[in-house]
Amino acid sequence: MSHYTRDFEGILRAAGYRVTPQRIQILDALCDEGGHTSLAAIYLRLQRIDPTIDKSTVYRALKLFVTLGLVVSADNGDGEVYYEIARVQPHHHLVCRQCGQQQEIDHDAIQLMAEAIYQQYGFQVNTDHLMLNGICAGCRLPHQ
Amino acid sequence: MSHYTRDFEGILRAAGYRVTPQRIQILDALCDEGGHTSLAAIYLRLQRIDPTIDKSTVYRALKLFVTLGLVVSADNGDGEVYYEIARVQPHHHLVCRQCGQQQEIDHDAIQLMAEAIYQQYGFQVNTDHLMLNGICAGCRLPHQ
DNA sequence: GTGATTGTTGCAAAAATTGGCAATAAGAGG
DNA sequence: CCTCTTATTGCCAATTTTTGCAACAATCAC
Ligand SMILES: [Mn+2]
Ligand SMILES: [Mn+2]
Ligand SMILES: [Zn+2]
Ligand SMILES: [Zn+2]
Repeated sequence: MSHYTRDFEGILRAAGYRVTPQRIQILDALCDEGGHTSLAAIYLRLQRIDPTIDKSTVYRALKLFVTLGLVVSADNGDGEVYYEIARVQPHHHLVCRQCGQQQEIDHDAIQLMAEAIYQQYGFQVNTDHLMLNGICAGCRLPHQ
Repeated sequence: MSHYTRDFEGILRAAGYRVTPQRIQILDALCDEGGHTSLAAIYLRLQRIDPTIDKSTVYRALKLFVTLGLVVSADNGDGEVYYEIARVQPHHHLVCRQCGQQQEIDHDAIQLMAEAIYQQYGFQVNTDHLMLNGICAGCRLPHQ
């Protein structure tokens, strides 16, 4: 509860939702883990703190947080969905089709695309957390 | 089997997979539906043609097709995953956060981004089927 | 603080998705 | 056409995710 970068409780209340210990603990878990965290990992961690918390509560909380924009989700393609506290400045990822390596990129990198789409379609792209597939520099060049 | 734009059977065989009536029927269903089609819709359709086909077969076939690039998948955010025959020229979608409307855009629209990322990171973006969130023209301007 | 209101939780059941496995059948070779 | 190999299927069970609902508790008004 000390490491929040935003007023999560205020956002929840402003949207008509209640601040419960379960939700706080889930946000705490996400903050502590830092990077991409699976639901299973969050649940496992909560088990130690409070074994009465139910898995369905975690499912529901994560879904709510994503809807409210407090959390972003990611689907690597490896079947598991990951969650992460939404930063003030969004970021995205490059995922190599060959080696699977992931690389984080800044939101700026997609601004050109957003502008081009706005010009052409009048649509204001405002994407949270893209996973862009492709071939990384290492895999593109044959290792000689 | 007549409306295929690509030699699906050849691609399957070349990759060491077999061409089975189940896989053919699933591809047929995707071709006929045309747009984004859910697994449930495909399964329902197959039921009428051949009630012995199992749902797990559909799951496995769709996963395989996506891996081979014959089919692209999409996650609107509404919880259901959609599938669609991969076209020769990829396309993407703009999804309005407000009204939920979807708009198709051409692959060209993201080429600028791909180039920028290549310049900056050496990563060759080669994305199939993006779902870009944002605000559509209709929702951005107050309806007067 | 007390009580009323109503969003939230844990539980259990339902539904969706995945995985193991023996029977089947596609594809290759003769 | 027949035989062999082995990928694939349907079936079933395991696992994961969603949903309905009564008990609970966060919030608000007083
Ligand atoms: Mn991320
Ligand atoms: Mn599409
Ligand atoms: Zn790579
Ligand atoms: Zn809209």
